[in-house]
Amino acid sequence: MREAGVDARKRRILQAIIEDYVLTALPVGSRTISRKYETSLSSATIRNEMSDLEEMGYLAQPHVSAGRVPSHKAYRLYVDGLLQNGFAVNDDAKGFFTSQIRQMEDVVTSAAHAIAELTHYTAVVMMPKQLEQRISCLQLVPMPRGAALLVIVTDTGAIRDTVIKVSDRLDSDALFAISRLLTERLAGRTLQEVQEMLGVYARMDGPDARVLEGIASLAAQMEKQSAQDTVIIGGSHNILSYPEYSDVEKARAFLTALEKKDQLTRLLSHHEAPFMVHIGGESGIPDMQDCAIVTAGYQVGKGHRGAIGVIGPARMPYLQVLSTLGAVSEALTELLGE
Amino acid sequence: MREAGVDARKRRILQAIIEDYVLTALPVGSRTISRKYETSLSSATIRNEMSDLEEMGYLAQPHVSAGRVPSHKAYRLYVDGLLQNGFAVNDDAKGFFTSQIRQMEDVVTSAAHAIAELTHYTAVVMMPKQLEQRISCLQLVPMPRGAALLVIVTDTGAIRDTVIKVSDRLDSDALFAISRLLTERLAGRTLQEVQEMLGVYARMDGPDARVLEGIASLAAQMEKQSAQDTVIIGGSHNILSYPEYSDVEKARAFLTALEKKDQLTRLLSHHEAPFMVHIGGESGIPDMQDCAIVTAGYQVGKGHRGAIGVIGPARMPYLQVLSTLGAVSEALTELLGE
DNA sequence: GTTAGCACTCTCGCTCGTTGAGTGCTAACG
DNA sequence: CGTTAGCACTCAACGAGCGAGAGTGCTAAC
Repeated sequence: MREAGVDARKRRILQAIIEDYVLTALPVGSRTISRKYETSLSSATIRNEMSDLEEMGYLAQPHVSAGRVPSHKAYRLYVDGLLQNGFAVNDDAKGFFTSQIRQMEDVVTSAAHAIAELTHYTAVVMMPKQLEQRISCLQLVPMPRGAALLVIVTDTGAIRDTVIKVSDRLDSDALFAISRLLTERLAGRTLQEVQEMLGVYARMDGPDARVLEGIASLAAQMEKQSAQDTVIIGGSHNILSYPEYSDVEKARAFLTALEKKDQLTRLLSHHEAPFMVHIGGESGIPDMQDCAIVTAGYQVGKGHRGAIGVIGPARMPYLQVLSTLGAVSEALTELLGE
Repeated sequence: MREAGVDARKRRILQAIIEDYVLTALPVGSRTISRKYETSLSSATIRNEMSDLEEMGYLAQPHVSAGRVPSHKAYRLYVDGLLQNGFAVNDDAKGFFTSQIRQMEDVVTSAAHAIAELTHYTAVVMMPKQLEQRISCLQLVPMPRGAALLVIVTDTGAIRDTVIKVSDRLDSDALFAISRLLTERLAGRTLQEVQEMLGVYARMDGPDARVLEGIASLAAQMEKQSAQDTVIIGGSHNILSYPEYSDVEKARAFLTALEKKDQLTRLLSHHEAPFMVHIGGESGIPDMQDCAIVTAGYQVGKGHRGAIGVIGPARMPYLQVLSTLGAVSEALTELLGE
């Protein structure tokens, strides 16, 4: 056994192979490298190097007389290099949000669509959970026919509303008075506290029982929805463009796995570094064994963190994807920062 | 040339062929019919009848020694029969909504998902346009950090909100006073009128300019969104389950055509009869030449009409689909009726 | 260490029988 | 006259066999 190091030349060759394969999706041969990338070396030399790289586990041959295909280990090396050396974010991508932003949900969905559009991959965006939201304001807005719209706003700026029935004797002034009273009593409490308090009030069974009930159910809903991370998916059928998924069965398995968002949630919610790349089995999602999942974190307010990402075949232009994600993540951090 | 009528026996045979083909997606031969459906007739007799039916354009042969496949004309005949004879709605489907309904949008999306789930096809639901909505109430809800949530409610029960910045000197009482004033001035006006009126106010450039601006933009947005029919799509990748779309290219074309919702909108917005079935080219959508689109209308309030539907290969269990759509349409009419 | 040359391997695409399903036609039957 | 049995015929699907081409590993020379 000879030396086990990956010297600079091997690295260059490996990179060339990866980049060619990302472009063509075809096994790449020694001649291709010798002519297109390392013109100073002959194909025979490349062959020797490739043979070494194969032995080290960076390359694989679909069959003996085909070219080489980069292994997941190769992508890993390549990506680690990118992450270390850094890369420029793609500023074009930053202006891609057309806004029309209503609230967090809207930002997040439009981010998912933007990423999918920009990268032509499947995009995932995690909306971070917001523990311990405190009520900031409660308001009843009159609606036609004895109904009212109950709006709850929390200190983090989350808004949720629901339509409830109220006595039709209550005009807008009365509703405002109630709103005021409720806000006074409930402002500053966490969603959980509110639910507990209302459990007590509810027994009184006054004329406002329906209102209180509405608040309780809305608070419960908000808490449930905010206690768990939510993942939004965009461009799910972009995957069909790639030869890796020309097999319909595989495509279907992929799309079905996407539906079950819990696995993705698990992956995205433990997001630490600014960028992460899960190649192949590293993601732990069985139906995405051949996929790479590239993710970037973003900051929302103080302390809360979310993540955005892209899912596609392991053969992926990592540099480009990373720089796009970087840009969107920055835009998102800015947008949600305040 | 012999007689051109489709007698009862031909009809029965045709129906058998359709039903078998819907099940198997395989060309059906004379022997199959003779053994599984018309046991009193020999395969030779069936062959003669099939030959007639082919001449009349109801059947086609993929190649000379394959069985027969029903033509679009055959489906048309079959469906017309179903529509004339009537069918029972599938009551199981009616209870499928788990509610959690916030407002119209929610009803409509959950309907789309329910239909997709129930039929295993791609579901489309049209939210009808609502011309001439009149403002019923305007309300500013205080939010942290000098922001406010502006909520507009119309007489049809549509709700829209947006976050705007306001002077942070305005407390909840002040906001209520403004809300009251605005409601007084604007209630009963159409969205269009409101926009016109605000054009005048805006020139005054008072401290509330931002509020008025917010109202105007929200009204514009509501009007834009309600003036055109909106189509929601659910279960778009169900199509991948069908052998007709085992070709990825076809699947991709289909999904891309789905994205361009305008063609579907055109189809759904001219919905007259309670049920309609567009087979093959009848839909006028090029990328859905081999599809059938089954739609059902529903009633929302007085006069407004929407439509729900299912898109899949022309080979479709029409009876089942129609009865499911019937049920959902009824449920929807009930839910949105009041 | 690099390179030219060469034998070798294996996929891909092609052709060519073979098989089997299903038809159309004809002649016989009730 | 409608129905049926029988039979020849057609054609897709499948698999085997073959040649071409791409790409390799190895060896020997530079």
